[in-house]
Amino acid sequence: MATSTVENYLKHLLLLAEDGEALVPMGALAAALEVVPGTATTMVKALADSGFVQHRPRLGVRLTPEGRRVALNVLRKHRLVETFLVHVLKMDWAKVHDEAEQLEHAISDEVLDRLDALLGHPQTDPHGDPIPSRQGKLHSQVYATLATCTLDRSVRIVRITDQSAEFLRFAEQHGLQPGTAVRVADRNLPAGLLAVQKSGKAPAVSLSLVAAGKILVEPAR
Amino acid sequence: MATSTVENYLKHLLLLAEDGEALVPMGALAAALEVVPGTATTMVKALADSGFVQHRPRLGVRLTPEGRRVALNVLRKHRLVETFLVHVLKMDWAKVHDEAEQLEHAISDEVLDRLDALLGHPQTDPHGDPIPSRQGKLHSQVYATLATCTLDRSVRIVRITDQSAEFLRFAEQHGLQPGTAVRVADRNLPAGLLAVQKSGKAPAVSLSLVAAGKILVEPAR
DNA sequence: TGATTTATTTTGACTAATCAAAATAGCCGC
DNA sequence: GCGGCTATTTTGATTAGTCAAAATAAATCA
Ligand SMILES: [Mn+2]
Ligand SMILES: [Mn+2]
Ligand SMILES: [Mn+2]
Ligand SMILES: [Mn+2]
Repeated sequence: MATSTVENYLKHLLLLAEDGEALVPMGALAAALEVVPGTATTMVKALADSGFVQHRPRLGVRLTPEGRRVALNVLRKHRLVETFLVHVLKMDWAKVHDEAEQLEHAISDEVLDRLDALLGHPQTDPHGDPIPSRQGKLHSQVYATLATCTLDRSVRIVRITDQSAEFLRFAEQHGLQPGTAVRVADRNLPAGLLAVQKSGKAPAVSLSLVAAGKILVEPAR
Repeated sequence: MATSTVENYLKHLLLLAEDGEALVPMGALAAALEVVPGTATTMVKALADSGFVQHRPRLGVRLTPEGRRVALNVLRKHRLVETFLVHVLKMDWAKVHDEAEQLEHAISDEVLDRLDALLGHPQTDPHGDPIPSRQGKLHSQVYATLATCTLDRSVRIVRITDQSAEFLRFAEQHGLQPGTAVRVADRNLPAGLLAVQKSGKAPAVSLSLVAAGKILVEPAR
């Protein structure tokens, strides 16, 4: 069995690669795992020996099909656990990431399946992150963000791509959560600022472009 | 934070001591944890340095109040998780012990509290094992067993004290689960056998005395 | 091209947890 | 009261994962 350290390395490689073919630089992997680069190098060589990754010395590392399979299963556990914690246990969506970071290594595939059924086979977790299917399909669409979408057009928030508790709490405070319909009322490029208007007469929310870039949207139907 | 190894040592010491004052022999602890005795000795010395146990060399080991506090919290997690898995996820009661063995180290105190509330603050787990209270009270009553209770008297099963999947599956197959009313129709001491009769006209179940001793009962109200 | 900066890898050391096997202590019989 | 059995402890080695710091390779700049 893969240890939880191994699972974490593989999961982070999956998240850092996205497409799957790109080589992840050792430094990026080390930073994501909060270890020094030498540690990541050592570990990656062990992972390569186990057939989970391909290591191109000095260039980077990428998952093998087997490594990707394991990583997708861990990611599925992570996101289904987050969904369970928010929807069933009513936990704060800003706290569930840290919980899931542990639980993703402790639940069996059988518990995973039963959780999935209990939750009604959700497609995304509470932050809008797509949940890999049981068969290992991960459909991560490309979305516009509040920083790039059309001005004054009604859009629906679909995903928050920053897991940090501070950002999630901020977003919740202003009602910027997946499912919410909003529109960018004003964008001031030089100032790096924009104003988001929720439907109704709530006051507009002021956001930096960086923050707005973390909020993915799709055209409201 | 205590590692999951430390948590397992403390939990097993709690289960092996029961009353709390008895010294647990090193061999018993090693056997429970499935490690060689030398490993247990080494670990116990480390636990003593951390203040979790008191080690009387060559005599045995027992929990300190702090060790007991930690152990009760782990045991509470274990049994609440088992209850969740059976009652919410509808898992086989013979499988949940192994699942809980992992999950007991991965869930936070906040998740614990919310699980407890979701389940309606249960007093016992699916096997009838008492769940320690949030405050660390563990009321383990002394019960009669099917091997010792009055002959031909209606009793209610309250607890199965064998966690093994085989025994639990056997018990379930014959409807010998907590809550079920039964009566010992016949006991043959020389043969080491007894017959258990469920209410209704189901055929009597034949049990060895050893097996019967693992099924705790109380007088049916 | 040659020197400097930066990323990566290597080396040596450490911690937690484990086992195999040798040493030891305590008890038990006679 | 001495010899032997048994449980426990000690010793030496191993594995997984980590860091600090030195070595090296590659990229960038002069
Ligand atoms: Mn994790
Ligand atoms: Mn998420
Ligand atoms: Mn455990
Ligand atoms: Mn139980």
